[in-house]
Amino acid sequence: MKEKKADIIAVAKAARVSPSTVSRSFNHPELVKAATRKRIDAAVRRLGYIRNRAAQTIHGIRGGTIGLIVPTVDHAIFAELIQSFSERVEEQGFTILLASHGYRLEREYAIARKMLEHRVDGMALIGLEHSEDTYGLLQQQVTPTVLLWNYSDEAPMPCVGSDNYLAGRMIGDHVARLGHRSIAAVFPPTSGNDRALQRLSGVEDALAAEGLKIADGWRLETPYSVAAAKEKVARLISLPRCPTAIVCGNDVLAWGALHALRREGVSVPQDVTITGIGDFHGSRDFEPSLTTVRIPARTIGSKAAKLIVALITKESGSESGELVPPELLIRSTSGPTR
Amino acid sequence: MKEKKADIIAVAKAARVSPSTVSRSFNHPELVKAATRKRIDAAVRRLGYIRNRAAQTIHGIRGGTIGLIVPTVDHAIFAELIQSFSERVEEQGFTILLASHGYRLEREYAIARKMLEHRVDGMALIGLEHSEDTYGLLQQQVTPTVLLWNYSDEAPMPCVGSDNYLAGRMIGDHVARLGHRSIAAVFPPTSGNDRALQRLSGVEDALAAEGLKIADGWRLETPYSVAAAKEKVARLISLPRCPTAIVCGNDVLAWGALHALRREGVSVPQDVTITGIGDFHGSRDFEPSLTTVRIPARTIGSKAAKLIVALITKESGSESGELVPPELLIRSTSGPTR
DNA sequence: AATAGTTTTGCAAATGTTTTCATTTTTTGT
DNA sequence: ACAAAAAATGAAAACATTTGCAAAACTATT
Repeated sequence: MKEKKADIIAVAKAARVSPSTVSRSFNHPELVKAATRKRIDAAVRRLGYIRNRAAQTIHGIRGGTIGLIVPTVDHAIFAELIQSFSERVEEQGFTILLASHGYRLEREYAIARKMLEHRVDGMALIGLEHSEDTYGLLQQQVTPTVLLWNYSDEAPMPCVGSDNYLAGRMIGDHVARLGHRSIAAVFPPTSGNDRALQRLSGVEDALAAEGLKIADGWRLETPYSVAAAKEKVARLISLPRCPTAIVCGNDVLAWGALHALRREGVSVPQDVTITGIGDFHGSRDFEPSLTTVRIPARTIGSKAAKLIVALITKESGSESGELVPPELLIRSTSGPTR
Repeated sequence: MKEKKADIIAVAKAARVSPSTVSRSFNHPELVKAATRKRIDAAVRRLGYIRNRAAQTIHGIRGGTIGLIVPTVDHAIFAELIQSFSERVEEQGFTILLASHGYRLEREYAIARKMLEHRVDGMALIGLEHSEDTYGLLQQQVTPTVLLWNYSDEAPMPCVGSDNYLAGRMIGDHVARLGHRSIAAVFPPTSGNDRALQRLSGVEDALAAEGLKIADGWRLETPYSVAAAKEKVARLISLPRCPTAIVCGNDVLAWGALHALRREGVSVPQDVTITGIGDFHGSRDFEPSLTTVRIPARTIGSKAAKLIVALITKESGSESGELVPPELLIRSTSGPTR
């Protein structure tokens, strides 16, 4: 029972060969005779031996892990991204080392460092906004890195993502063209969150182009939660003067807004137009279905996975990242002003 | 530029001490003179040295990683669980090695093996249903393991979770007591998913206790998606004979059902009662707010985190897991039959 | 049956750290 | 200023593997 985990030497003894041969039988099976290999496999099974990756990694062999740092797992949208990224990366034999920093960029640095200590083969971060230290660290170490979710030509590292500014712009345009003049916005705090900031700027610029702006007091700030958005929007529309369109920073916020309006008996889109950004699972099937801008999370995840693996295995080509364009989806929550 | 990553020896040279001292300065700082430590730190910074955990792990030192295997990340409910688990575990200095098996139990075995190769300090799996091989593997290795999400006294390993059978039972009771006799159910496939199976059994048993059962053809099977549930439910209620209550296997499915009814102009709960299980983010704020059974994901995540860390660090006590009870939440989507 | 060629195996060094034990340096008490 | 005790450091062995090189064991060719 207590016979301290089997190592390669134990296996070698059991199979009556040298440790070198056992090692080879794992890493270069074609170099060892079939009969010997069979003997070794039997010994492995008998002893319940499991290779020690740590001991390999020491020899500069890839450990097969990729570090992924996200702000939080608990958002529809990151969940989707993480899932597709990890699926693709697993297909190629890698495993993900995951950590979340809760929108605190200093935590991100600490986590990145720790992952580097584990000698991950590659790293993936969300967004383009990171501390100087983090960038410095990643650049100094040789570890291949990709930036997910946001794309920019000027990014200091390969990135694959969408254009959040453009997404904001699209939705802003759409709302302005519909003839709305009294427009409110519900967005999360923008510090340490370049995605949100860019979306908001996009919206503002689009409105400005039509001579419009979001009135003071109509710029609501809430965390990413249905409850918070519902609450704020409910309060907003119970006021005497009230907007004809509410632009939300993402779909979750829009769902909250929709529920608020429903409760207050305001009809959408007849009385008020609501828009989201993201096109999360469920937005299409919401009743009424949500007008939003699609940021293709799954596509981003799998392209990023492909890229990081290519970077790690030093395949040439496609090393520069990729822009996955956002797409305006006009559905049933937006309409012209009466 | 190309000067091959600094190792502990390089640091030692730069700081004019022996490697032993450098190592000590990291692991037992109190044993080295403050001045020396300062010199070492400077050298570390200058060389951009990052410790190699793999080389430590070889000495039987904990690597600080915990393997977490989930069916998928991309579900409201697992996302919540993963987030709280990883938060708690990170607080204690551990990092998560995450992988998903997509409800394929053989994949799970392969992943578990790989994580063991990485010499994770502990493992966490979802649910109690795993292949013989997986159980065998985990039992044979010494690696501490916890089972998340489901609780059972007879589980072969410590588990922290809720009682999914009871959850089903609660919701079944509730619906039956309301006087419903024509009851439909929307559940995901139950193979390889003990949570779903138990919920369904709970519902069926509760109904049976009142002499009720789910009619043939009213047992809808769909994947976990709003779209799929909406589709199926829409078709169901357009039939001439139609149920007065629809019990859903989880909240996402219930949302789909709710949207379907809304589209078809059926009022909830006057015409049809809808129930979920899970109490995901957003269910309380849905309009109308969803009657469901709360499975406290965050609580489970953080209790499990505490447990696995205790197991790893061999703290005694609380080694047996914990049952986190489900809670019936009667909100606005359920009501008596007319 | 002997030689050359090929395939298979083992030896020993290397990998980047930690740790035990011994040695050197510093501090303390007189 | 000196011995004894305490603190700080270093040398070398250990950890679980991989790998370059050489030796051994087979095959094929004559």
